[in-house]
Amino acid sequence: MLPDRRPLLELASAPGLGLPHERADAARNREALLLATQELVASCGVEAVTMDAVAARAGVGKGTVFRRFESREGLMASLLNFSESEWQASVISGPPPLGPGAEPYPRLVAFGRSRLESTLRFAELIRAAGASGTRSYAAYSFAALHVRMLLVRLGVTGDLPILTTAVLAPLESAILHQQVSVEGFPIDRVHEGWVDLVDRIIRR
Amino acid sequence: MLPDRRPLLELASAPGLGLPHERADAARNREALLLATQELVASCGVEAVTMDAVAARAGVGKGTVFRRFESREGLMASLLNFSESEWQASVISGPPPLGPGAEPYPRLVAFGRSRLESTLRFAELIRAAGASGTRSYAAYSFAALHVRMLLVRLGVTGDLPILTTAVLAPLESAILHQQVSVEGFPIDRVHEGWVDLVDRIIRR
DNA sequence: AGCATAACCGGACCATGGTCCGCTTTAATC
DNA sequence: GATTAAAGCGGACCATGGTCCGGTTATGCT
Repeated sequence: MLPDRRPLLELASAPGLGLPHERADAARNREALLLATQELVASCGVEAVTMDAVAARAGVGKGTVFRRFESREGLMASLLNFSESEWQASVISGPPPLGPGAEPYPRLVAFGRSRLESTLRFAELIRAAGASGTRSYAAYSFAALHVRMLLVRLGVTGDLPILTTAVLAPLESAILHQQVSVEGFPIDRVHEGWVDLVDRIIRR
Repeated sequence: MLPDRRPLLELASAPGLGLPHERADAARNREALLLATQELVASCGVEAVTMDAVAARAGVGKGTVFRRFESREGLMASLLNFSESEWQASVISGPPPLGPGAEPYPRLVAFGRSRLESTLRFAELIRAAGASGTRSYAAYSFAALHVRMLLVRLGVTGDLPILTTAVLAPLESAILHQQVSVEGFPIDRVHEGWVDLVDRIIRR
């Protein structure tokens, strides 16, 4: 992860908006904190990362960490957001069948598989990012928008927002954890079951 | 809640099992702690209840609370388990259409409505009971078993455990919270959407 | 009843998430 | 470049979840 270290997070320092232009030292600190968190997570696991350790490693005071990220959950959510942006990019502009260019149905199937794996890969981080283990609103609505668009293209009728939720819900971290880690279902089986669900919903 | 105060939790003091017969004072303390927690939750809200306060109100030391319930999450999970047992009873042996006696389809519809309301009512507690905001394994498998049985009676074919998950997932606390509290969907709409989902799954 | 043992109790103690406020740095303006 | 007001900074401080161990009490056996 983190291929280069420059443009870690440019949001919140939007160019022309009314926001009073974030100070340079603040931006540097944010970047250092995210980087430090990532390194600590990679080397010790999410659970073992303390806020003091993050602050120390980034070379800043503890107060700075909390001003930038609100809370431990907020920090983890920011890291998760960054880590997932790569995946989001491959959905938006990657090669088919996940990216644009494929027919809606295979694209939806590929989305399910990819999201399933992505959720499992970031399980620890998602959980630590809190808010009931759910992804942040931004991350959730990205997936929701995509699925909803595909459902429309597939000619599905009905209450689209609700149906979109029904498609996405079984791919949530908590549910997946239950099926894969607790019940021991193989990933392929979970994915096949999800495709079956989609088939029944779109009734092709 | 808590109609009478005697048989608060007799599990774990099973009669004949190999378990070495829980001591009387321990049982009394468990009961007092659960009661104290319930009162504090009722008067101050889940978030504001501290372990010290629970211990003080129950008239025991803090160590006792943690020995009995492992953690704050464990304590809340126990309270949730007790609170939900009334609901579980009405599913098992209450009047139709939720209880036995009704046809499978109306019973499933009633189950959805009831579970939806129950989940919303206990939302705070469910969240505080942790494990990613999911109910305890026992509570989850009760619902899963029930839904699965109804699906079988409805003649649904396919991977039943997975389909059961698909039916239950949109009724999880985190998803419901997103739809009702964040997006502002009315409960009736959520329930209707869920029934639509069930219709598509069982393809009656 | 008396005794031995194991379980239980409780409060002092620790770790960590989160807050606060006086000092420092930045950057816009003149 | 000097001035200044606002934003940023950091570490001391607090609250609370969680641990531990010496003393106490229930229980089973003789």
